[in-house]
Amino acid sequence: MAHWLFKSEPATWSWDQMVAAGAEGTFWNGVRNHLAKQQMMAMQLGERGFFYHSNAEKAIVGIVEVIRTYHPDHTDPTGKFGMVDVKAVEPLKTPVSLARIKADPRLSAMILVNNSRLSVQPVTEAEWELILSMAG
DNA sequence: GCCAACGTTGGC
DNA sequence: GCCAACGTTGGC
Repeated sequence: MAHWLFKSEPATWSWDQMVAAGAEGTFWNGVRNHLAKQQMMAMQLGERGFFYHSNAEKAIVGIVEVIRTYHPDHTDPTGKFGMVDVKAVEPLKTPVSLARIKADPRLSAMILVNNSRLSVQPVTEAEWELILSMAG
């Protein structure tokens, strides 16, 4: 099973809103980047990803699960982009900040560190396990 | 099809 | 609020 990272500005869509959406989850719309689109197209039902707050907070705060695979994004007027649906699984006991990720040489290859602008990213198994352990 | 100009994102 | 990085647009 592959792992992922979803980035969101808390002002636009926060972890609290994600939790409030419950088991129904929500669609992850608004992605307008082909690389991010490719990640979403590769996602399988039941795969999990980190939920990252960008800007003010800059930390991984929770875990989400893919509950619907790639389908068209109705908010995209060009029809070129799609989205997946995700639901909140659980918060991290301790959010893992970007500063901690950057400070760990084992995480230096993370896309979050090297291409901070990509909004949907793959996460390797090793990175996934390491961040989970950092979160307690 | 190339590349310069521009807009957007996101860390600091 | 600034600026670097990156993607996209549009002229040629």
